[in-house]
Amino acid sequence: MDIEERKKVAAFANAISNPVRVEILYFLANRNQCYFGDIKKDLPLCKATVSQHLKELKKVGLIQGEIEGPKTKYCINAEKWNEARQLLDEFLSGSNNICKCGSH
Amino acid sequence: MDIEERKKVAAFANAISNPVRVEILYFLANRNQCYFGDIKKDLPLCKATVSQHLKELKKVGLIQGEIEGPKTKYCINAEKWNEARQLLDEFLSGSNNICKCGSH
DNA sequence: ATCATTGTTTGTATTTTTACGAACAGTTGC
DNA sequence: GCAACTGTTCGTAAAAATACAAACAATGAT
Repeated sequence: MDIEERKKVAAFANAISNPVRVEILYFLANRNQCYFGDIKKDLPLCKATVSQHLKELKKVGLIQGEIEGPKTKYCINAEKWNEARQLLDEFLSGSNNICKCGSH
Repeated sequence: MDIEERKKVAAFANAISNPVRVEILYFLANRNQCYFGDIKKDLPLCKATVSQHLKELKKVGLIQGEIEGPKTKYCINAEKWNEARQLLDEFLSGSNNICKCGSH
């Protein structure tokens, strides 16, 4: 795994590093489509903050949004989602080392 | 996956969310033991900053350190490492949804 | 056209993260 | 003891992340 891939690992992990965003992703992963309002209802935060988190998830590509009438429909971007899964798995598969330190 | 596990997902992801920490983990994952000085040599940062990152990785349990003479030996904590791997994989396995949004 | 509904964007305050130098602490060798 | 080496901790500055209210924009209904 080269340096560029490792940077992607950090970027994907960064998207998942916030409990709110984990909740959003979990929510989206368990329905195949939903509106902003549904996501917002699930969270104890104001709409601006929710929108901000969604924007960040969109930025790394893990989700995508589509304007539908007056509402916005969000869902997981399967392609990026799988890329993240594969990258993180590859990264975390990288250690078959037996630890030589004490304090177990 | 319950809320507590999802919080752990966020916590592990948070440890991996920084490029420097990814480099440290990658470095450690590819040797089975090494000293603070070796890690520091690999990074363009002052020792205080490196120490800080190591402290954070130790806090979530992904690595462990052991004082050995005047040096400190660090290595991956295999148990936590595997827990992180399993949790993240489970989380990212959670979406078999076909996206219903456009803009592909 | 006007109004209510749905989200986004902007401005801002607070907190957290990241990085550094300096001070400190422990170990080894003289 | 004292000096050299290895890391950690402390204090602090700068940047980024998080959250909110208010303003804004777009659509749909009346």
